[in-house]
This record gives sequence, structure tokens and C-alpha cells, in this order.
Amino acid sequence: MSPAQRHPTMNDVAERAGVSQSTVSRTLRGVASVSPEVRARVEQAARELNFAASRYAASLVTGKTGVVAVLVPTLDSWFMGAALSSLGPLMRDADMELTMYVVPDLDRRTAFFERLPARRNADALMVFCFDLTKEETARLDELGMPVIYVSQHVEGRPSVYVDDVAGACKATRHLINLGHRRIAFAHTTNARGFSFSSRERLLGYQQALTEAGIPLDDDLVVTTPPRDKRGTTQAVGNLLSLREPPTAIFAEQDELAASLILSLRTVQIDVPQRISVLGFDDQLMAEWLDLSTVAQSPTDMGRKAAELALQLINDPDADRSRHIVLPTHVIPRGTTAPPPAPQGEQDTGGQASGPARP
Amino acid sequence: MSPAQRHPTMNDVAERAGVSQSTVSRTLRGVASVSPEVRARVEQAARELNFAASRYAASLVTGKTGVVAVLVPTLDSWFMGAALSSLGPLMRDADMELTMYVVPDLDRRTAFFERLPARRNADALMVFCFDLTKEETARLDELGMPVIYVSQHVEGRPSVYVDDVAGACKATRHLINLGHRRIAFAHTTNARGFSFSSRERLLGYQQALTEAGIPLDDDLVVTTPPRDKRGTTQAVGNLLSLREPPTAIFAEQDELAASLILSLRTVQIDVPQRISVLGFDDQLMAEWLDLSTVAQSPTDMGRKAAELALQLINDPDADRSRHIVLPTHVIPRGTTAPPPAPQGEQDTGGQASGPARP
DNA sequence: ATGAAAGCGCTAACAT
DNA sequence: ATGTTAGCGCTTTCAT
Repeated sequence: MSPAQRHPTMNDVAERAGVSQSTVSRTLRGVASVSPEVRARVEQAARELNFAASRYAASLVTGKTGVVAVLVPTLDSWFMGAALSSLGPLMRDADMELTMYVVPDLDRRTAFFERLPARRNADALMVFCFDLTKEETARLDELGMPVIYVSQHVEGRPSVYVDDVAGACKATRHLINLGHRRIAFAHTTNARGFSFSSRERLLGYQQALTEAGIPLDDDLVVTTPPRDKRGTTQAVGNLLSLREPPTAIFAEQDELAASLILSLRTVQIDVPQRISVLGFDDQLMAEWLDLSTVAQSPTDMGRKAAELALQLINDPDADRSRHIVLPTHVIPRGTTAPPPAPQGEQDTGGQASGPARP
Repeated sequence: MSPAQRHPTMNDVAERAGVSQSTVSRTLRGVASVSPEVRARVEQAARELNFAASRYAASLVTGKTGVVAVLVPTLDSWFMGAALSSLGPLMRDADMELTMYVVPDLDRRTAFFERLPARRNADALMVFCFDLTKEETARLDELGMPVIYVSQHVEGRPSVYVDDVAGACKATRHLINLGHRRIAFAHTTNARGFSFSSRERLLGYQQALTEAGIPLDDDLVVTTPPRDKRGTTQAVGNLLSLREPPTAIFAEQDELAASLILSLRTVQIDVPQRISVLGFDDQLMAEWLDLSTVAQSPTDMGRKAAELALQLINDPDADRSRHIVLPTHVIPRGTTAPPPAPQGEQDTGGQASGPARP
């Protein structure tokens, strides 16, 4: 009602409780050496005045801010939502505030690294999902606080991530083991530097192919803007118009996989009978669509990141280059199957090296 | 490298630049009355020392924190992700920090309202998507800062929301206009108090039916836990086993609509030929699935909320009970169609009042 | 166990 | 245009 009402201070509480301000401070911070009677009086007074201590005044003295800063490219994704929904409450439980820097474009990214607004105003910074340049990493090193890299790994810095390379490799092997030889890789074109995992997954895909002696073919690697129906359709078009089209597509994300499947079904190409599709993430939609995919757990990632951050904040001697690698799991569902028998040759056993041609 | 390095202070900068600390303060805050030469020297010194001012020390003096607190039930949803991805950068542009309170369960909710950790540590609070009790609202009134309610409306308090009632009403009318009379409403069982819109949408649905003279039927209102495949299947089962099953289902969210469609198609019930399905949200998946739905824009909501918050912070005389209502739009796509001709009576024109029975 | 006093790093009067 | 000074609301010695 009265917008200009001043917040009560510790002095107000002290006065009301008939004690010194130091005693109020001690009481409210739970210091042991306060007699029960005094403690009760102080707590009562604080309650009556609806008193809350200013973190800012405290942090001025202690040098700790009680804040963890989080740098994210966006919040509008399955991964970020899940990771932060697990991280947030854990921070709250540790009585830490979470301040969020949402940096969706290059301009704001530049501004962030120029000013480093978190500097001096947080006890640690968690950087999510960025593909940082050497300069940016170096800049963060000067921040004067622990920086935890999440969903990416940076040499010699604390990092929490899933092994995207291994996950993608396992995924591709699954397709190879089913008999596929023409396997496409579909990924989204993120603005440069905004996606770490995408690149890693491509590496894993290539590794599995090489391992199996299947030559890499750039025509099988297609790209589309994120969440763009038309882009997906075009990518599908590119694959379907190859001389030797793929019998399987490994999509870097479930979302993209879903879009690909819809696009394929539009032109009556059955999944998985004609083309197998495999995703990455195992988000909710994967179960709905019965989509084969590679599972990762952003929830675990958020938790591990929270634990690591708290440890680095509280223990100056903690290992500052620890990497925590989380596992991935191939989840075979209904969108992957062996490739169709080669065209024109019914029942041809053995040699499963792509559709025969005239 | 040296974790214990002290941050430089304004005094350090002042000394290095050979000016007083006030001048440093003035320079860095962009106060006009600083001569260009001095300004240059100070900026140089600040850069050399990698100096950043402490917001905390400043806010101690100014009484402003430069922080907007955000209370959210979760970040793991399309709506929250989109809304905060729009809100976050705008706050950044206004040089405001965003601190996030993620309160996913009742325990943490209770704890939040008990301690009100935002108190004294933010200039405004934005509350998202909660269905608050009178007591909780009253508690927030005592917070001593503007509280903006987003995606919900609270009498006499600044609020930003879409008109869920009207949206749901329009949606239901669309189905009625197509000829449907047996229209189900499907909603998710959120933990009590964690969803405002769900309730409102039910109201809109009921309003449209009443308006059209169609009697309400509790059997047509089904419920399922969020994101629960089994729950959805069960809800579908309940509807399909009615004496007079619905010819259309209005789902309170796209996500639920999608799940319903998959469940229906599993048992070969064609959508929309046999049953129409209509969602609410118009999130990305709606376009993919060609889902008819009611569009709302969390992006706009985030923007409006940001603007309102900044206004209330900066202008003490601003209207503190302003409601901003955003529009909804019915987006007819491929999952709604007229109901099938009554069973057993081919080509029966006119009277479209549900399937005929023996 | 409690109180007095100093000071954290800034901003905002007030001087000049 | 710049410097001086007095706090902002806490925590933390240091006394008692």
C-alpha cells in the first residue's frame, strides 16, 4: 500500500528486542552463543517487524554474494528447461540465489563478455551450452570466481557434460548393426558458437562410420535452421534426391528427428520400413512418437553442476579442473529397423550395401 | 589462477587515475559533469585494473537493487521457456539482473512464502502461473516492492495474462459451429495451486456450451497427470467407453492434445474423421502435427511483463492495479472437422445431435 | 553472552 | 568540474 515504506533494519529489531544490533545479527545467523531467552525475544521482534536482512549489506562485509550466476543461450529448449528446473531448487536449498543471463544473440553475447556483469556480483558462474572462443574462455578466467562449464567441456576447467561423441557413435553403430550403410546425419544450424554438442555429435557419427569402414559422404550430412518446417522439408528433399539415398537418418536432436519423420510420412515414406530415424535426447516426445533415440539426462546434469558449483565455492582447495562426464544410452524404439531389401532384388540375402541400381 | 585475489575497488581506480573516488564513481555512472580528459584517464585505469563496480555496495546507498525477482513453478515447460527467453534479454537491456526462484513443489512453496527471500533483495517480483491463495497474495502485498502477476490475474494487482476464458470459449464455439454437440474437455491434474489457466479454460468451455444450450456433462471432463502416457490413455478410455462418446475433445494444452491424438490413432480412431481434437497454446508441435489450437504468445507476455515491471519500478505513481490482457486466436488446422454422420444413418442431413443409438 | 566500534565499497550531498 | 564527507545495513573484531 505505502510504496515508500522503508524496510526495517537490524537496528529496528535490536531496539524493539532491547538488545544490541550485533546480537540481532548473531541470532539471525544462528550463531550458537546467544542465550535462549534473548534469541526468542529477537526472533519475535524480527517477526513482528517482518524483518529480512539485506544480502547486499552482508555481502559487502563478508565478500560472499550468495549468488550463482548462470549464462544461457536461451531458456526455450527442452534441455535448458529440464537442467535449470533441477538446478534451481537445489540452489534454493543451499540458500543460494540464481541470477540468469539470457544471451540469445551475438550482440548480447558480445556485450556480456565485454562488461561481464556477473563480475563482483556472484560467487560462481555456470556457463551452459556455449561453444566459447579462446578469448571468451580467457576472459572468464579473469572473472575471479569459479566458472563451471555445463554441457560442454573446456580443457582444464571444471566441466559437466555428456559424452556426445560416444553417444552419437553408439547411435550410429546401432544403425550400422541393423544393416544400414547409407546413414545420414541431420543437424541444425545454430548461430555460430551457440552449440557445442551438435559438433561433437557429428564427430561421433563420423567415428562410427570410419570404424565400420564406411566412407564418409558429405552429401549425407544435411543441415536445417532450428524449428523450421520448411528447412526440414528441404533437408529431406536433399537426401531423397541423392543418387543413392540414405536408408537411415541420425538426427542430432529429437525435435529434429520428429520433424523429419513428419516430413517423410507426408510423402508416404514409411518410418522405419523405408527409412529409419534415430534421435538424440530422449525427451518426452520421443516416447510419444515411439522414437528410437539416445538418452541423456539434463536433470542429472543440473544436479551435478549444482553440486560442483557449491563445492568450488565453499572449498578453495577443490580441484578446479574436474570433469564430470555423464553417460548416454541408446534407446531402441519403433523408428529404427533393418534397411529394406535392395530394390529390384527380392530376397537378396547377404550383401546389404545399399539399393542396387541398373 | 590466484583464487584469493581481491577485486579492485573504486579507490584503486581513483589512485591509479590520480583523481578522487567520487570522480571515478561519476565517470563510471556516466554523469555528465566530468571533463573528457579525466573521463579518459579514469576509464583507462578501470580497464587496466579490470575493475567492475559492486552492485551491492551501490544498492546499499541507493536503495535500488537493480534486480527483478521471478517466481516460477518450473522452467520445464514450453510456456515458461518462451516467456523467460523474451523477458530475460529485455531485462538485460535495461541493465537489470534477473534472479530466479524455482518452486516446483509444496514444501519449497511454503518455504518461499515463509521467508520471502526476494524481500529486500529485489526491486520487483514477477510471479508466474501460480494459483495463489488469499494468504499468499496478502503476504506478497507486504513485500514492499511491486509484484507483477503473470499468466494469471489477481484483483487490484498488476497482472499480465491472456484471456483464457475467452480463448477456451472461442475454441469450444469453433467445435460447436462445426456441428459438434458431444464435446469433451481434457485437462491435466496439476498439483493444487500450481495452475491458474487450466481452471479458467474449463470455465470458458462451460460457458460456450451453456451459451449454445448444450447441457454440461461431467463425464465429458477428463483429467490426467501431466506428461503421463498411461494417464492419457486412461482418459481416452473413459471417453470412448461412455454410452454416448464425444465427437470432439478440447484439450487444455497442445501437449495433452498431441498425446490424445496419438492415443486415439493407436486404436485406429481417425482424427479428425471420427473425433476432432483441439489444443491450446499453439506451440511448435501444433504446427508439426497440423493441430487445430488456440494461439497465445508467451513471448508477448514476457515482453509486456518486462515493460510493466520496469514501469512500476521507475515510476512510483504508476497505476498499481493495471491489467494487461493479451488476445488469443483460434487456429483451425487439420485436427478439427465436422462430426461424422450419425451411426447407422448414412447421409442423414440436418440434425447433428450425436450418434443415433438403437 | 553481549555490546561498542570499525569498516566493507560505494553514492550523494555539500563544498570549492 | 572535482574533492570531501557522511552514511547505507550489515559482519566482525575486540572489549567486557
